[in-house]
Amino acid sequence: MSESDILPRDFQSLKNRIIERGPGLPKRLTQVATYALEHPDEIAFGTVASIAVEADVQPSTLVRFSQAMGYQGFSELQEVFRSRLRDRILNYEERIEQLRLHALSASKSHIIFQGFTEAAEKSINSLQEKLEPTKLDHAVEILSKAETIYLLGLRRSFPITTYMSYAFGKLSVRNVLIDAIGGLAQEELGFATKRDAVLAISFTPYASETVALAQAAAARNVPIVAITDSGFSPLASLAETWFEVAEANFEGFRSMAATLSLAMTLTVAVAEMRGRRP
Amino acid sequence: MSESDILPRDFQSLKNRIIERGPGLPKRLTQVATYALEHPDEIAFGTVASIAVEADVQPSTLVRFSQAMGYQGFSELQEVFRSRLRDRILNYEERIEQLRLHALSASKSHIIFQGFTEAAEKSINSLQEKLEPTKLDHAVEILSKAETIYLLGLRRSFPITTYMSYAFGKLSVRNVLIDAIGGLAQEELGFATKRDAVLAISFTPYASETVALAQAAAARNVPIVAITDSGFSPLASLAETWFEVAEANFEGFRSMAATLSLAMTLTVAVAEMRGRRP
DNA sequence: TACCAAGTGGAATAATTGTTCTATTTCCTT
DNA sequence: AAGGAAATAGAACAATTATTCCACTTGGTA
Repeated sequence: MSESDILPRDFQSLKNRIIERGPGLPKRLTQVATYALEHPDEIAFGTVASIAVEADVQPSTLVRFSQAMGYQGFSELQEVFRSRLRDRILNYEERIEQLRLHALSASKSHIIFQGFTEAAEKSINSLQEKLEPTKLDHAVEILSKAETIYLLGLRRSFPITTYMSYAFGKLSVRNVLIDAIGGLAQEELGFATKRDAVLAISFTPYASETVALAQAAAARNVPIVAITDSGFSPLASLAETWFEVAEANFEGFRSMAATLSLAMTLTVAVAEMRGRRP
Repeated sequence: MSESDILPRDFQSLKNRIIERGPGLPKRLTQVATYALEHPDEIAFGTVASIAVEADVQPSTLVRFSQAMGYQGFSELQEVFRSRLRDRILNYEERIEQLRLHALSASKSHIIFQGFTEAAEKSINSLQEKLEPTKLDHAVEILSKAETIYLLGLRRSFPITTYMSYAFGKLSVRNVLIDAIGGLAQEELGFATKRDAVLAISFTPYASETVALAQAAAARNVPIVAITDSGFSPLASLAETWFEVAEANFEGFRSMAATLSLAMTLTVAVAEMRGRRP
């Protein structure tokens, strides 16, 4: 009782109340509850009449619903839906513009910094939307079953494999970092068998050595998990499963934030699956 | 003319039109223009009467203003202000909640992924707020003047210096990556003089070798720029200028997104300052 | 089956809405 | 300083608003 007699003034608590009381409500009011949660913008901007049509109820039902939630009428409830929009943070374009305004007084190097952080955020967001959980699970499964994980990524991708090798080491997951030191890349990968696995990372222009090494491994039936930037990548066809990571760039320098997040995920997920976390 | 006869349907172009036509407008209409740009939320939610009071004009002035912008009446203009709010992305709390909802049905590995991307975004945002442009300029200046840039970062920081070495190479900036291969770290840094510079990166627990090498370089008056995580870091006192980067972590694994963004910034900014971009 | 309370639909209502219109004021040109 | 066009204020307007009310339907109990 302590909470239910306080009128929700912010959207979050109103939402909770709707979810809480909704199921016990009469048919038409439940209908409104569902509609309200699914189309909060309509409630915020619409009129009783327009919303009634959209939700397929009578205008009076909206008022009764509002009263069931504790408000005096629809307008009072609508105000809460509007406050939700008022509190919202800036959208992407507006944020960029605000950065630009700052940039007017800022230095050249600060503009570069903004460019890189912007690219990083974009890349991460895009991967968040695109990454398929099932693919992730599949990749983790392949890598978890491997006796030794071979980390293959040269040039631009080398920092990523370097990090993974460091983290795998910390987590006691046996791995070999192909660093191509002394030109011995082929020898480093030479011991890989089908009981192992290769994690191959490469982006356009695909380093020829990475592709050649991955092909050699694939020819010997070593399972390959790849991180690359498109289905046209030579790695995609070689891999058992592969991730498409589209990194945004600033002045031609691609971010690595998304790839790195994915790499960290694979590392920790594999370690967890093996149940060998220190 | 080609643009001015198209009715702005999104907020951005309407804003541009207001800015463009505003100054040439009559007194009361300019007053409305100013108010509209400063209180877009009021225009979106208010009524002609309420806005008129707030902006201290007559209701009819609002209609005349809308017509001056090319619309038939106030309602049409208001719709554009409303679309701005409709398009807004979720605020932080809502995003987290949506992630949580996904997480319910998602796999363990997907939860890890969400944790890492969240940590990356947090880290980047925090650095965006804290980074001082003057410090950035100072660091870029030091590194730009160096004949050779020595990149010092081992263990967890090694991926960062590896990336910088790769990028500097692409940009024709002379650099030496201290990779401590064959235990020759000291020898790699041995040639550094005060005409060069060291970029040292280390986080708790500060790798003892990194600290020792930085100290040795400082003793020989080699200028040091450091990236570390607090003023208590042994690198902070050695450095000519240093950056505090607080990386968020997920299950104890710190993100590297912010450090990487800063590293990319330094790399490109130094190359730009030298005017040697390819 | 009959009953009654709860729920619903839809018309009626008073208030408020955006817009239009006109008398008045303002500001520039001659 | 006088004239006239542009701009403004404010009242008047029809349309739309949220709300209320009441007759009707529904669904479960006696």
